[in-house]
Amino acid sequence: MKRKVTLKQIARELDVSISTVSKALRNSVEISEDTGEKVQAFAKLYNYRPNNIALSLKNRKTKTIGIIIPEIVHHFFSKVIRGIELVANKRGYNVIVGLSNESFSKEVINMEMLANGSIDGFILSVSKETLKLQDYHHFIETISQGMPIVMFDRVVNEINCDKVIVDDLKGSKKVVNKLVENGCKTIAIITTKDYVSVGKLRTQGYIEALEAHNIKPKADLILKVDDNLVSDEHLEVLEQEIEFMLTNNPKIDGVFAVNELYAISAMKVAQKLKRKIPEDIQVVGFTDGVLSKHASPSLTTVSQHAQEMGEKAAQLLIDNLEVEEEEETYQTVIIETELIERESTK
Amino acid sequence: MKRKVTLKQIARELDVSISTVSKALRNSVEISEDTGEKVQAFAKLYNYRPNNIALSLKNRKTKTIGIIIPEIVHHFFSKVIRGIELVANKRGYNVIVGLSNESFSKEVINMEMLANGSIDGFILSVSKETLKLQDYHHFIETISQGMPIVMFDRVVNEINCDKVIVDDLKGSKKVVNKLVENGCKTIAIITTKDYVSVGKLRTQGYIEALEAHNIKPKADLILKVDDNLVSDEHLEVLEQEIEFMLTNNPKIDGVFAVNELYAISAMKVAQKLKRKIPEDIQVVGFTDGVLSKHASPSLTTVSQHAQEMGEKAAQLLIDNLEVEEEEETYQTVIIETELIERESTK
DNA sequence: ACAAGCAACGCAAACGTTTTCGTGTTGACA
DNA sequence: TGTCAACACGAAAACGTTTGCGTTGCTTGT
Repeated sequence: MKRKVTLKQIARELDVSISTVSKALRNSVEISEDTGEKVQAFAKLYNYRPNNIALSLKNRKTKTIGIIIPEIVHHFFSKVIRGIELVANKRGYNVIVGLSNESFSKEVINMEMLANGSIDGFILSVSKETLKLQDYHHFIETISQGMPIVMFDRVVNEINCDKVIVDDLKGSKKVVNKLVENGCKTIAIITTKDYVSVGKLRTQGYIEALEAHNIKPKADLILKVDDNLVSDEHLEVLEQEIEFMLTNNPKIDGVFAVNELYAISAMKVAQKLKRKIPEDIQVVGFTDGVLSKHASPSLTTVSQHAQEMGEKAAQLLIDNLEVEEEEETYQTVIIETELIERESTK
Repeated sequence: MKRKVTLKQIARELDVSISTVSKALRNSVEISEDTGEKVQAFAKLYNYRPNNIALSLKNRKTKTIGIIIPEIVHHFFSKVIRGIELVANKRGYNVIVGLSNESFSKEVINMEMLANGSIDGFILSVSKETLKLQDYHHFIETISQGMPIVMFDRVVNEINCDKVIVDDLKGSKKVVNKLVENGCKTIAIITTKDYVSVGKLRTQGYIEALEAHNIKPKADLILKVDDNLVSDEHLEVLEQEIEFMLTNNPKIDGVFAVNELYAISAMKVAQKLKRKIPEDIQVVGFTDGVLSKHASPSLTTVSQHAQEMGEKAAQLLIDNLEVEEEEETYQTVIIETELIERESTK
């Protein structure tokens, strides 16, 4: 087992100084052609590669960006990661991921673990628990130490940093408009509790769009599901709640679900109740994942362009990292949504 | 913006030496109670945290493990990552991910990028292109430099390292046995080309299981799909091929698909051909993802226990990293598969 | 009173780089 | 022959830690 070769070893072997080797490898003019070639040849022979850690220490930058997300087994988040990795790699950066698992303390611990020199900046999506507790000290502290943060999707307005979000409001309106266009008279929404910012915004978009069409939103048609229902175990409870709403409001002919799982569940319940999709009920989801595409009928849904979000977030962060003067001006990039029409709508 | 405080700054501020500060913080007996408390208080006040990079350089270990996978937008792989991250975090390690995107060169580049000191060891699943080219020099080189590798799922036998695999052969036999038990007489398989090791093994298991039941495997019933068809664009081609097989072999009453997408496609085609599932045709997949659970009918499938694979891989790697004597003995851990019965079988 | 011993601290090396500056050797030129 | 520039290279600091060992100053015992 041959350990990695260092400058020192090359220097000793060739009977020159470390600095000479270093300069020779970087083609410094200070080095004679003779020694230059000798060193280069030797280095190539022993497959010399500079030690990243030493470089990081010296340059005080790691060329690594940290990602903190609530969950990785999730189409949206993994697609964002793919986007981040894509541009990060292209620009010579590595990506290190931490999972908060929607937990506040894991989010804090993970950030502290990475903030001590391991990375140059964060890209993150805030965990639900953090949103609920509204405790943002770890973000504030990180930023105040000079480490930039880019938030995506689930952001917190109080924090001053770059953000990449989807236009949830507009996206929701597109959905409602589409359903109204398609002749729906009674449109229900299946959404989350309000502290999840995106859920709140989508609900708001739904309400505003209805009002724009002179339809009065009815509380009966707004189903706010408890969050832990997203986890698969509570699927039955979710379906029961949906069934309750559908049977109690038989006139519902359009359903807007703020995520894929809710939409799929809605379709399942509707089919169980012998309502035909899209003839009797039209269903639209949010987030374009595998489920939407391969469900039967396939689901009309709002694409958030997750990969693009990741790419944009990485661009923002790296641009910020590589600019000389620290400008204290942050931007919020809005990624346009797109309504992908499939079989669950007319 | 207050930069991160270092030992040197504390030392200067308190008018003691750097070593005194360091020792005080580590509760060395060499330090008087007095200075000890003073330093600790100051450190806490300024929220001192040792710089990870400096520690890595000194200790020559980074407490970080590198993951290289072909694709992250994939239920199986993301679940493996979750497993890795779980035990890695528990044992004080971070996780840095690189995506090969099924490309040989990206796999090589990513590994080289990480191998220069950034990580202590690799956990990886080999890209398809690498398997096809059979060029394993980057693995060999990495290992020979003393950096341990754990391969999972898509492994290469020629390389001597720890491995975590699923018992594809046995898993496939379970499927065929189940279908035979359920009364199937003509069982088809939808699989990949042979160079994908897992595809090959599953095909082999299918054949062996059939023969064990005195059923002669027929070439007509073995559909080897070209790999790029897994990408969603070529979905139609995939469905055409399946339809071709199903119509040309109307007696098919059982289908074994080696991945989720193939299984879903098979169900879609079957339903289009007016065959009832599971009455006319029973379908079983491999890999327990979201699609299987939420398809209609929901899909009977073989669970690979992806998260467990990740956990096991991380354990192997970290155990290897933290053992004193480098033993040159590698193990291959086999994760048991489990047949999850749902609505697509009787 | 003086050596020994101990408590408390500082020095310096080490990890692997890069880079600034200093230094020695040449050669040319006056 | 003496001066100076150019050339080629080495020494050392720096990044932030940890740690073995040397060095103080003081207390203790005889």
